[in-house]
Amino acid sequence: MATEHSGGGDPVRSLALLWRTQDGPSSGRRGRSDLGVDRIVRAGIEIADAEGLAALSMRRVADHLGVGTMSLYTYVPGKAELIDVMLDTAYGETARPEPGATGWREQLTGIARENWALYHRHPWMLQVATGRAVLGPNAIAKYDYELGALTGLGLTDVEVDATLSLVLGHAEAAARRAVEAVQVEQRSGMTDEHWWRAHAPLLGQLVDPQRYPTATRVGAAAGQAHGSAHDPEHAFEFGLQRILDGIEALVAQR
Amino acid sequence: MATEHSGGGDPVRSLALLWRTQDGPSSGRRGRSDLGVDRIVRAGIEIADAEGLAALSMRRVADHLGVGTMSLYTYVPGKAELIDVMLDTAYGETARPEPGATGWREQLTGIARENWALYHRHPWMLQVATGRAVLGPNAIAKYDYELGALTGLGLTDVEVDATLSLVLGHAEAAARRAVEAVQVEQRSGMTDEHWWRAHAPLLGQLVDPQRYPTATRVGAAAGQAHGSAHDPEHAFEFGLQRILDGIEALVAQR
DNA sequence: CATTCTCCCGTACGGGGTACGGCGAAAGCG
DNA sequence: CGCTTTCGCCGTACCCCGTACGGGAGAATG
Repeated sequence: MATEHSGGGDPVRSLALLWRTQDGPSSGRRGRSDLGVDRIVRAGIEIADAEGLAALSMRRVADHLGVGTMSLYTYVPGKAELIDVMLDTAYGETARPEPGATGWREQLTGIARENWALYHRHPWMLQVATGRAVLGPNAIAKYDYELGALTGLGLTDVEVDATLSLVLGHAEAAARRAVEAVQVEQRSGMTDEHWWRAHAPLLGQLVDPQRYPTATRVGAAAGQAHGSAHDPEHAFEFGLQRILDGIEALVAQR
Repeated sequence: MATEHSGGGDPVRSLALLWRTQDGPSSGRRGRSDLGVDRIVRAGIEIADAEGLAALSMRRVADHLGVGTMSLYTYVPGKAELIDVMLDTAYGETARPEPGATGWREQLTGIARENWALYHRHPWMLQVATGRAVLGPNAIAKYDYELGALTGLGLTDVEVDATLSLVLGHAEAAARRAVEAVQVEQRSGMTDEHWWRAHAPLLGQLVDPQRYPTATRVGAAAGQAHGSAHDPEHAFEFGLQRILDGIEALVAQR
C-alpha cells in the first residue's frame, strides 16, 4: 500500500477535532457505549503500533472497540482525520526537559534522540505523508520547545528553522532505515545475516567484483563491522555528530 | 494507504527478475501481444509518475497495456516484485559523470543534487519501504559510483559508508518534504499561502502566542521569507552545506 | 405516555491483490 | 499435413478496503 495522507477533509472540522473544541457527541448527554474520539484514537494507535499502519482499518478499530464500523464516523470524519489525531497524540509523548544550563549541542542531541525514540515506539508515523503540518496542540508545543534549543545563538529566525529541520530530518531518515530493517526481519522471518548468507552466492555470480570494487569492499566492511548489512543506530549517531559539527561551524561564524 | 513494501517473495525469483537472467517467456518463442517485463515496468513507472503510487494497481497497469490483469502475473510474481524492478530501473537514470579533478565536496554536492532530482522525477520512490536494499544492477552501480567520491580521504570503509548514508539520507528527507508539499497542493487544489490564509484566523483563536512565542515568531519569519510555510529547496541546500562542513571537520581530523 | 433527538450500525458500492483453472494458438514432431 | 504438447493469456471469484446512505433504537424532554 502506498503512504497514507493526512488532512484533505474540512479544515475547520479537523482543527476542532485536534483541539477537542465543540461539545461533540456524548459529552455527558447519552450514548450507550462510552465511545468517543479519545478511545478511538487510542485503539488506532494500539493497532498501528502492534501491527503496522497497513493493519489499521476502520473495521479493525471498530472490532477492537466492540462497536460497529460505521459508528466511528459519528466521532471522526474519516480515516485521514483519525490519523491526524493519532499523530498529534504521539507528538504529545515526547519528553521536554528543562534545558537548565546545558549547551545547545547537548540539547539538540537530546531532541534528536527523543525523536528517534518516538519513531521507534510508533513506526507507523513514518508512513504518513503529512504534507501540511498537523496543527494540533501537541505538535505546536513540541515545535516551540525544540526551537528553544537554537535561540540566542545569533542565528536568524530562518536559519533556526532550517537548522531544526535538518536535525529532525536526520532523525527521521535514520529512524526510517532502522525501523524498516526491523520490519523486514519480522515480515520475512529472516535475520539480516541469514538473508545475506542465503543470497551471497547467487549475488556473487551476478555482480562482477572487478567492475564494482569499491561497492563490494565497502559493503563487506560495513557488514563485517556491524554484524549485518547496516547498523542503523551507529549511522544515526555518526550522522548526528557530523551535523552538529556543521552547525557549530555556522554558529562560530556568527 | 500505507507504504508499499519491497521484496517478500522468493528472492531467487526476484534476483532473476532484476538481472533479467533466465530465458523467460516470449524469448523469441511466441506470445500474441509483445508483453514482457520491460513493457510492464515502463507502464508501471509511467502510471506512478503521473498519478502517484496509490494509483498503481495491477488492473491499471494491465489496462494501460491493453491486456488482461492476470496476464501480468506471467512475467512478474506480484506487485512487490514489480515495484522492485521499477526502483532499480529508476536508479539507472542517475547521471554519473567522471569526477575529473573536482574535489570530494563538489562530487558529494553533485550526488546529493542528483538524488534530489531523481526523487522529484519519481516521487513514488519515497513511498516504497525497501528495508533490504534492492540488489539490482543499477542500484549496485549507483552505490559503487557514489562511494567513489569518498575514497582516498583517509576515512575507514565504515566511515565512508556512514558518510554516504548521511548525505543520501538528507537528500531523501529533504526531497520527501518537497514532494509532499507539491502533492498536497495538487490534492487540495490550494496553494500553501492560500491554505494558511484560510486557517490563520481559526488557529489564532486556538493557540496562545504568549505560551508559544518562539513557534509563532519563527514560523511567521520562515513563512514570510519563502512566501510559504517552508521553502524545501532552500532547506535542502542549507542542510547540505552544514553536512558537508561537518564531513570536512572529520576529514581534516584524519 | 408521546415526541424528538441523536447515537448507532447493516447494507451496499466500487476499488484493491491474486489463486485457480480453462482456452486457444503456436511449436515441435512424425 | 495433422496430431500432440506446450504455454501465453485471462475470466471468475474470494477476501480485503473506505465510506455513503438510511433505517432503527433508546434516552431525554414535555
